[in-house]
Amino acid sequence: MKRRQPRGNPVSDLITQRLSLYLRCLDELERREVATISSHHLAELFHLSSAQIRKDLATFGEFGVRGVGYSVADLKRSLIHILGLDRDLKVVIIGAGNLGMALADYGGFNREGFRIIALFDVAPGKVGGACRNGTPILHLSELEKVAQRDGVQIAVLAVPAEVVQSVAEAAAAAGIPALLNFAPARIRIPPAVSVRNVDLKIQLESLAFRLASTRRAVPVPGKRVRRRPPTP
Amino acid sequence: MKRRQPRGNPVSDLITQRLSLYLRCLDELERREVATISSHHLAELFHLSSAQIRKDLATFGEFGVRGVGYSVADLKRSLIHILGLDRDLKVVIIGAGNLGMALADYGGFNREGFRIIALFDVAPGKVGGACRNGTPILHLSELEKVAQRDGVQIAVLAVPAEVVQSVAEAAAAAGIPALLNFAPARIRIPPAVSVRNVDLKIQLESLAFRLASTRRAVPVPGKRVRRRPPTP
DNA sequence: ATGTGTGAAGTGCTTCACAGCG
DNA sequence: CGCTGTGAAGCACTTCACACAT
Repeated sequence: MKRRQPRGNPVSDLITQRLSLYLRCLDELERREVATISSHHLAELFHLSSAQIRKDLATFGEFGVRGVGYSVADLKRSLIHILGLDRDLKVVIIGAGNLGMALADYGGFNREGFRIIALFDVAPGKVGGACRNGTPILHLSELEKVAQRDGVQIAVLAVPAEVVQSVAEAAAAAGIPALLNFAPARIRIPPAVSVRNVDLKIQLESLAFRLASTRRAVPVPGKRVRRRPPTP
Repeated sequence: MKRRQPRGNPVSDLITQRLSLYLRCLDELERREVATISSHHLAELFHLSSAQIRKDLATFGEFGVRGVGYSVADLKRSLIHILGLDRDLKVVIIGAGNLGMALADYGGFNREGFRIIALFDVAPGKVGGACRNGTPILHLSELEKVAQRDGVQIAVLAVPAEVVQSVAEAAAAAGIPALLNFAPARIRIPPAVSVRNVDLKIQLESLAFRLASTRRAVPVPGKRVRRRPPTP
């Protein structure tokens, strides 16, 4: 019995993010021309947990062969299908400032499965132009038209925090079902729209905490640092 | 009894990331000239959980007044201290490509508490130059010297995945104790160095999963969408 | 023999609900 | 009274360990 759908309960984000990670590992293995791999070996190579790999995959079906392991090519194909990367997803970037432009040009963004079709802004000096790789910059008022016409699935929000709520609402009104928000602000939107936040400020500030607390905790030079056991 | 240190156990990242979020909310309240706020009211305004706010704060001490709530100004000051934002943190960005340059110019990055002192790269066409706001681009071979001289605390890694491991090791060898990694690859480094990953590929791919699974789950047009109750 | 798939145990995070203080 | 701070309960995620398939 090979289910490709999760049983009934919704799949946690932690699992889907790890699936993406596993897919990356399989890419690497394919590059190394490895045909078959066990969860143990995979875990060892990429510093993951073998039990977790098996559990995560088991959410979606049975992909392994007992006594052998997983076929790299098959599992990769399955993960691509599960993640919905076997059809191109149309992406727009809203906000053609430093960050938006950088994301549009960023190689890793235009990867297999995602296609950035336009940037949007309202500044007269930007609208009508294009970024380095030729992606056009359109006026935000055209968002709905473009979104409907091209079936845009993801909007990347690279605008200042003050306007991100209204921009998110515009994207939702245009029928775009998923948002990737880079502004340092939480947006509120009906739950039918998926939102993911990439909040640099929070990342930096929580790193600052780690720094502050190790400064507080280890002020004595030469103090023994607890070693982590060798990946038990 | 007002402890500012956590009891004994290490503080989870989830808590510190929320502290940063609370700090942002307090900024907003201060702008609105609110002097005092209860955990309930705070939770309602910003869509958080009041019990969680109290628990999170209780990790570090007693900051509230029973029957009243929290002083916005006092709590803000306490959070800034706990997060270690009351001293400037020196930041370097390694990789002066699209992303690195954008981050260097990005306003929200140069915020209170963080100062970007240099970018590093190895491309002859970039080294010796500067980004728009004047931050210089230095050769990577100077990293250790600069890190030691200026007491750099955070390195932002904005380099391709293929080289991020070696760059991370160089940063660690230069004595930089915290890394913010933008490359789509996990880095391995001794646990004395704090690492945080901002992995756009994983974020995008897990959004793709959400899209694929709602497409699978709701193929019937006109199907009733479950409404969330009005924040009970 | 080998390694998956999975119930059960373990761990950690969140929410509840209330004692106690102002 | 109102609200904090906090044990206890509830829930979610991870790890263990082994039956079973090949």
